[in-house]
Amino acid sequence: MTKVMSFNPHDHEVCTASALEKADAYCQKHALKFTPVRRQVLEILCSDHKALGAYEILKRLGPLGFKSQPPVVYRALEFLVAHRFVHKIEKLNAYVACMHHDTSHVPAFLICRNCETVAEAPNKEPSDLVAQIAKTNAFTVEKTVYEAEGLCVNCKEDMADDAR
Amino acid sequence: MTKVMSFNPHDHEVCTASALEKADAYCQKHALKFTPVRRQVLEILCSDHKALGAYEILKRLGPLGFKSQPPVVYRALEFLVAHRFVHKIEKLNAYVACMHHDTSHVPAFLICRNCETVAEAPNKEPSDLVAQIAKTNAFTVEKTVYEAEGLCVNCKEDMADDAR
DNA sequence: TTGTGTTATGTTATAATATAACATAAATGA
DNA sequence: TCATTTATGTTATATTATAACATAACACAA
Repeated sequence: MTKVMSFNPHDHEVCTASALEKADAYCQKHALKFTPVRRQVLEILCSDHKALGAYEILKRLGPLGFKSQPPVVYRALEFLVAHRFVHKIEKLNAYVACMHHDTSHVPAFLICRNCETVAEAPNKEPSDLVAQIAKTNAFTVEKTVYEAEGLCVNCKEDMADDAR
Repeated sequence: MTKVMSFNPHDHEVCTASALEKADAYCQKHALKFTPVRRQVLEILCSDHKALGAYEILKRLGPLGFKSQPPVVYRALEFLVAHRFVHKIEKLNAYVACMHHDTSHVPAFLICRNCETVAEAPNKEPSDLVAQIAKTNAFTVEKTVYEAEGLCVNCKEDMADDAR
């Protein structure tokens, strides 16, 4: 079973560069316009494995010379979510860069309530149980939200240290 | 595999009465105060298997003689959610009455995007895959959100009819 | 290369969801 | 009875998201 990047030390520059590169390539291939705002929003979201709210992103766009009215960021997010470069974390009303854009996947997230890091689980299948219940009830599943909130290793260790 | 009530015809009076009765009993047993507002909010949510927004609930409280400022309903919802009489549907920022209060369960929902009916799946276990990923990453899961959006049988049939 | 449709952005205003902060009242229990 | 806690009342405001309409850039056929 794979370890997720988010909770483990890794060269983050690489992981940002790769996400942007992949988005570039994908947009080229599918004749999508990866405009400056869209690119910049994705870059901001890539800057850390945290979920950012729309208004936080908006704040960061300003200094970079972008116009900062809400629709600007919501439109960019709409594009990025539609093409799966970004996922919305419903529980937080916030957004994270997708870590598995190349592979088809059922998005599922582990959210640390302490450090707010969000890890996207490399989840290929929907939950058996829910899939079966949907089938029994002739319910057609179109989208799923799977979010688990809790404590990541690092925060657990920090808390143990503090207790001493 | 069980069929969920929500998408199937059933005596809804019974299902409301039973939910209220169970809540009554549970509160008595655990020395919780099932005050008039709390009861009324639960009753409103029981009135149908749909998720209602806080402000929709607020609107319905008014005519019943309750003071209708947002904190009133948010506090009642906080109580009801804390004690699991009600679940929040994060995807919709809305609330539904719990259908399985007596049995311990991992809440999971099927949400019809057409008729907005929400069915709570009788789901006992968290998803194997996510549980395993959490374990591998030493992540402690405290809460989970599982929401599947799609089309229920009834709406699918209606659409097929319309197409004729 | 000009016109025409389409897609993206700019801008103002406002809708919808949620909470902070402080006051009063009701219930609980030494 | 008094002190403490828990619940409710009330005002104001924070946060998240979208409607609606204007302009610009782009794509591509005539």
